[in-house]
Amino acid sequence: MDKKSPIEFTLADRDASVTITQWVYATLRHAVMYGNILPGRALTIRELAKELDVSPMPIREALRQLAAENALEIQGNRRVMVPKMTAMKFNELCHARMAIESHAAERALPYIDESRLQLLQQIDAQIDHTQISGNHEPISALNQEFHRTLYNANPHQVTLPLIESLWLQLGPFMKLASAHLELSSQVDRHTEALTAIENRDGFALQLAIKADIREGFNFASTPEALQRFIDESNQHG
Amino acid sequence: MDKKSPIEFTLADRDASVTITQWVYATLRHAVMYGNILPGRALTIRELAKELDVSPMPIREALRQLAAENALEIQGNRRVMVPKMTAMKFNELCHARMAIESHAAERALPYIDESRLQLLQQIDAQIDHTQISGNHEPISALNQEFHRTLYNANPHQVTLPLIESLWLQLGPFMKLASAHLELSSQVDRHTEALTAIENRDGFALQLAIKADIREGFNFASTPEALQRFIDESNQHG
DNA sequence: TCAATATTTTTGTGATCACAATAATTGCTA
DNA sequence: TAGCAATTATTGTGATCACAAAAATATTGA
Repeated sequence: MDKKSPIEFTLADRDASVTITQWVYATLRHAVMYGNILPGRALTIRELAKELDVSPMPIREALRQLAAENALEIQGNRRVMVPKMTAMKFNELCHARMAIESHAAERALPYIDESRLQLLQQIDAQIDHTQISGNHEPISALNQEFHRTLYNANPHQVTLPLIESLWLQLGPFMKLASAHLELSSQVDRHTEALTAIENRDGFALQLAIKADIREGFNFASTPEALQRFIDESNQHG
Repeated sequence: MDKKSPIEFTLADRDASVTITQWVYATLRHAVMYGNILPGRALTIRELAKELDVSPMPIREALRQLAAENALEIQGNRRVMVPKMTAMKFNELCHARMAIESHAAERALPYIDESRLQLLQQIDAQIDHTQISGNHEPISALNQEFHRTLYNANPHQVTLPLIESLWLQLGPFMKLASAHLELSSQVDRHTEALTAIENRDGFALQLAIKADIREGFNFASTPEALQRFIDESNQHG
């Protein structure tokens, strides 16, 4: 009866102060960010409404919001789906991350005080601790928290929403990647970043951030290998 | 009766293939981009619905979409408004534009062929021709078209939506700025960019783009002067 | 005269329905 | 049996309504 691949939703219970639309948005966003919806998967309003046990209206609003963030794609026929990845697009997203996040890090540096540095060190330690488990989602979430905490030190910061948009676009694919491939032996670039912060060295911080981002992506040795892997994963979906 | 400042909408007639929501979105977006809604102006669904002569539903969807792009701000009390500018935020937006757009330009360079170069030269000529009129909107629109045409040369381009988000955030303020201040004597950085493209010089292209962006913003000689001007314009709204 | 309270109005949210367009299915023909 | 046409089911869009929360206004007190 149901030919569509099921979606694993993490259903947090809804606080009374949060609107249904906001809750639906957070739920769908989480599913996209951590790759619980396969690329190419078509999403219909009524299906999601039944699945999340809400009326179609909040679904509509949340889908439109996510589409505006480039997390979802509205096709010509007005259908909504998780965008498919291509090798070239992946490459662009990776380089965009490096350019924007290194910039955000440098801009945040002057605002990082002792307490925030400790916070960053704490998150880094947590990542090391979790690394052993090998689960994609918690590691990815902690990694994001590290970057977010860094960029957010700048109280006038304007790039984080743009960065989150890039994360959302990479999310579904990274889940597939982490499932099919061994993570490359991680040199801990976060430590390098923390050292650069302590030294108030903006340039070194930029390099560390760029290296950190690049390392998350060099599981595919060559562009051709990457393309082969993408083709494979697109077939599965 | 009506205490709110009026909004000047440019009402294009709606093509049958375009949904009402899309048309409303385009109309509101245009108004924000070219500063026809004052920062701090509260927008209500019913007011806009009456103004644009549509039902509340398409307005809701368009507002949510624009809020997701950071063009509008949803406050805690669920009211929607055009965000107010601060000197620090303005500075951040300016530097974000320089970082992201110079990156986008460099990434586009390998894809710029002869026909696109001609297109860019054509737009540049149009800008020179329009410069005399002094009207904010057409110059700003042409300037955007120049940048868009440049970045879009890259067929795998992923940063333009992020760049447009920054433009949207600067739009309302730039209108105010252009109304109150003489535009600084423009050195034509577009010509420098075009020369860099002809020479296939990515670094020079980055410098030209950064200079072009910076020049649009250095009407306020000092940060303090900028802050004074912002405070003034916030009072008017 | 002005602050605090009570009332009225306006607002966003969410539910439901109608409708045209799209997609899926069925039935028919060669 | 495979390709095509007709039919049916499903979908997004947009309109309308009810309701509680919020804002604006009116009223009361000193």
